[in-house]
This record gives sequence, structure tokens and C-alpha cells, in this order.
Amino acid sequence: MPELPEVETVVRGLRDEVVGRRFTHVSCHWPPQIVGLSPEAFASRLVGRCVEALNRRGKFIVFDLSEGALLIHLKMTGRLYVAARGEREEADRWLRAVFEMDDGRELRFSDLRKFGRLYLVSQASQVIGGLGPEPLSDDFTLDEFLARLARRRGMIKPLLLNQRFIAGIGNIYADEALWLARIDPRRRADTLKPHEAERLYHAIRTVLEDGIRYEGASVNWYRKADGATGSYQDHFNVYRRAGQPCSRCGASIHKIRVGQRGTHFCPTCQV
DNA sequence: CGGACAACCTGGCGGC
DNA sequence: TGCCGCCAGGTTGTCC
Repeated sequence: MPELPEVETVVRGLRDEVVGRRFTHVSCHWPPQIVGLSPEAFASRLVGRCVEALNRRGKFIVFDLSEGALLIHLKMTGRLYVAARGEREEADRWLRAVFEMDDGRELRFSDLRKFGRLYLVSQASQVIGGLGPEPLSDDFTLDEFLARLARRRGMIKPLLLNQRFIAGIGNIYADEALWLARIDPRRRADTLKPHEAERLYHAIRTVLEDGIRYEGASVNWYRKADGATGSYQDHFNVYRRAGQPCSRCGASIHKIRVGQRGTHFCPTCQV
């Protein structure tokens, strides 16, 4: 579930804790989560490197290091937080990797379902180079969005989930953006009228900004870096609201499958 | 290109 | 109470 707003919230919460720190010891408990390296090589290469910057690109957390970059994708149940070394470590039964730092604290990666991935590369672009535009940046322009939509024949919702088309949107924000734009998730992208596509463009930005403002949606596993929940789930209009009334027209919210994904929408006002 | 589906994992939940 | 099977969802890879 961590999507753009959740990952952004985690990054903001961690930045001051890790930037400027040097890794002194690294351990990983589930080797398949490290992409392309053995846990030993991953650990030995990280030790001694400093964190120069911490940023987000799409749903990736990007650590710029004194040499190379560490990238972490939380997938669905990953968590990242800082704790005092050894403190209550046994309390986290899903701890998968520990990065000890030179201030006596440690960065912890916890992940119930083990879908999360860790990458250590010389250039971050090796991992994130294929991502589509960052929806809250100036690179994401209305004109380009309209032009790219017009070239797609598939359904609009799966397209919004395609990270090569646009980075950072997941199931929650896709449903919420389509509701706000009053567009049926099954519409073919190239059939959207210009005014509909423009509504969608603004809706994407609005729901992502709202998500960040409320520090993410804690539907089940997501937590902020300090362990607290976000509150965007209290502002959902469609996600997980099947059977409840649409806040715009009063009709009942439906849940269907679109592109093999659970999809929530209002059949009356999303056309 | 697009769509369907499996795979990667675990826990929660409904049904029996 | 326990067991079974489905569902949840981010991403990749395979197949048609």
C-alpha cells in the first residue's frame, strides 16, 4: 500500500535521522530481497559509506551515498524506521534488514510479506530510469499528459497504475483520483475528452497532495517512520467504501475488478 | 500494445 | 475451535 504519499511521508520522517550518517554494520535476514547481490556483498559494500541525501522517486526510497546509491521499495508491507541499536529488536517479528549507523542508532527494514526490495547500485538511474513522470513535479505537464493519454488504448485505471506511464500511483489513489475526476475506471484512455483528461490531471495532483497532507493512508500495514498512523483513510470517497453512499450523489459505491485489481467507484457519477 | 494470469509472501477473515 | 480457501495489492515475467 505504500504509494507516493506514504513513501513521501516516510522519507520526510527519516531524512534528518539518516542524512550525514555512515553505515558501520549491515545485516540482512532474507537474501531474496536484495536484488543482484549476495547479502554478504551487499553488507560489505555498504559499510563505510555515508548517506548524503534521502529522496523519493515514484514509490522508491533513494539514498544517495558517498559512493553509489541504495534504493528501497516497500512494496505492500515494508516499513522503514530508526531505533536505538538493539532496542526492542525482538519485538519486530518481521525485521528483514538492519543498517547500523555511526551515531549508535540503526535503520531497520521490516516487511511482513517479504515483497520489498533492496538495491545497491552505482547509479540510481539503473533502478528508476524507466519510471514515468513524477506527478507533483513541474515535469508533469498537462499537455504531455494529454498527448500520452491519446496514444493509449487500454483502460484508464490500469494505465494510472503503470509506473512507466506515471510514477507513484497505486490502487488507493487511482480509485480516488478517478472518482474526483468523475471518470469510469474502465474507460479507454484514448476516449477521454480533453476536459475529462484535464479533470483527471488535476485530480491526480489533488489526491496525492491530500494524501501527503494527511501523512498517508494507514489501511492496514502502512505506518509513518515514527510508527504512527496516517489519516488519509478518514477522507476516502470510494476506496473500501463499497455499499456506502457516494458523498457527491448519494448512490451506492460499487466494487468490481478492473485489470485484476479491486476497484471502487460510483456507477452514477463516474461516466 | 494490451490483457490475462502466475509468482512472490503472509495474515485476516468468512464459511463450514 | 479449527481447517480451508480466498482476498489483499506492487511489480515482473510469460503467454497469447
